[in-house]
Amino acid sequence: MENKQIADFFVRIADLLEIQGENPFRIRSYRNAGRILADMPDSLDEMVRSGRNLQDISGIGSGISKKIVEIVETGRLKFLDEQMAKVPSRLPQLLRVEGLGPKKIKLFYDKLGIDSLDKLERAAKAGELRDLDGMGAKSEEKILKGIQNVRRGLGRFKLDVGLSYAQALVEYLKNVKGVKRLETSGSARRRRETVGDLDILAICDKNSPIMGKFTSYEGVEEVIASGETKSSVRLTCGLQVDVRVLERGSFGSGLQYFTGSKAHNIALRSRANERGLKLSEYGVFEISTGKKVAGREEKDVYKALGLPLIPPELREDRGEIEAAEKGTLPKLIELSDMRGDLHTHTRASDGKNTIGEMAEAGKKLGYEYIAITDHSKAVRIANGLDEERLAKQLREIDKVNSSLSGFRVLKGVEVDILADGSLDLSDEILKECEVVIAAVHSRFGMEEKEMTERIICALENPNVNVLAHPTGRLILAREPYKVGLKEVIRAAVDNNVCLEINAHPDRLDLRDVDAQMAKEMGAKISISTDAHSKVHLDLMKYGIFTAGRAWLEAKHVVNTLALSGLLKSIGNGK
DNA sequence: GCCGTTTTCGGCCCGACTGTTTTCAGTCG
Repeated sequence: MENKQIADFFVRIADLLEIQGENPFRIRSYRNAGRILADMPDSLDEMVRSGRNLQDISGIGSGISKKIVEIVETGRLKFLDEQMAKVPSRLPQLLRVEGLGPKKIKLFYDKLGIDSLDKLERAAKAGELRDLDGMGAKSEEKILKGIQNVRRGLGRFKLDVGLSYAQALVEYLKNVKGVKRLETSGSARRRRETVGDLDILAICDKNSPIMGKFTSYEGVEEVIASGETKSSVRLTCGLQVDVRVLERGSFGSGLQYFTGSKAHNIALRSRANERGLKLSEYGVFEISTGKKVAGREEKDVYKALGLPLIPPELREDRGEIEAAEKGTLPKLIELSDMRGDLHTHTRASDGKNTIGEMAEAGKKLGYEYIAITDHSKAVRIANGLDEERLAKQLREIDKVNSSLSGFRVLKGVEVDILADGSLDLSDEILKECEVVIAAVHSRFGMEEKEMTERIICALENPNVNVLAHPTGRLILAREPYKVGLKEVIRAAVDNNVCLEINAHPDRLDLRDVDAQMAKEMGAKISISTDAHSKVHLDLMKYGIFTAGRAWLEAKHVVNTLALSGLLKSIGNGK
């Protein structure tokens, strides 16, 4: 069973216990476990079967580890069944309605028998909710809006989408009178692959009209809250945006606080408490005296807790606090470390530009090289190249190179891994290439064992240098295919094949935690854009974001190397 | 339910905003 599915058992338990008004800390443990397990790169299924001690995972104790074993061995969990029997089956869905929590849901059910979204909507429309304790006409209205949003399926947005809205808003707010500083925080600042909302922080003069300007921004569909220090709106696209005004003296602690993650902050606050300190968005305070000891700059906040500044990308409570304490934080890779792009397309297959145009664009970015890697013939819809057309393409690359100085176009191809694990082009022509990228573009529905063998078979071909988008997922659109990633990584290491972090914001594949695992297993990583036009070469930054979240340094990534080092490292002629 | 170089028991992050309230509970991040 997939980790994600196992994690879901615990999220559901948390929801069910919450509605029953259980101990909130117990609920947090389950919710926490759900988060940790969903993010884990190692297969729990495998860990259980090989008898590994699950309690080694921080946040997993004896209770939950027993439950994981039960889930893996039987596919079910008695405890979850018991909880489900106590709560009407559709009640947890109501938690998705904004502004509706467990207490209200329980109240509605106890008093009015409401156990579904439809019944809730009917009751709200009929004005039956307003007579209940703590309810009124306004709460009914809010609930109706919340129901609408659930039905519209609003959820998370891809990082590039979130960042573009954030940038537009910052540009707009920058020009408001009295605004001194603006900063985007939250998951966008941590560069998560998706963002649920935007948190924009501001410093401004006392009587700046920032909040009024913000809530009247043209893209605002609905004002959810508007106060002096916090306002919250929903844009027409469905994205929620919060703006918070902070005092100059607590901007650092505010930035720290609103950047999160929640789990990182909780861990940090516990650490503060251990040291007789209290951490909030207003600063770090001595508990005994109430004296403020930090808050102006983010690095001061960490310093007050005995830590160096932790990069936002790492703030997920995945060991970064311990690493900071020991002084072993990585020096994260930066965009300026990149010397080239190893995965690009031209008009020969489904790209928009010529070899020369791609080269020129790459050179402009300060690169030393790019590899042209068009599709192979199996990808008919992309006009993939057969041996003959590829041979012609390689000669054209030679021609382009002869007209360039200080820059090199590498001869490459993105060759399809066929269903049986063989490659779509002959070894003879692959030998002519300097960068052979292998990729799966078909038969995504295979069983895991079959898919794993298929990919490993391709990695064993001595001509293959890179495995492109190793899991095939499209963020928010397509689940990854089933594959034994650990075995694939091991085969990549054994055969000196690089694993790609595909930088396209639709893919980001390998994802952060998997890339981190690959690094730890000793795999080489490449970061490339899969550009289908010259403007796509700019997407490299998203790959760098993901690499940062994977704790990667420049030395782990092959295309930070100069040309000769690169060719040697990827084992050309291995 | 998890966790522990002060603890195997007794803690567990902290504050803003809303809508309903004359002092606060619920929800959110």
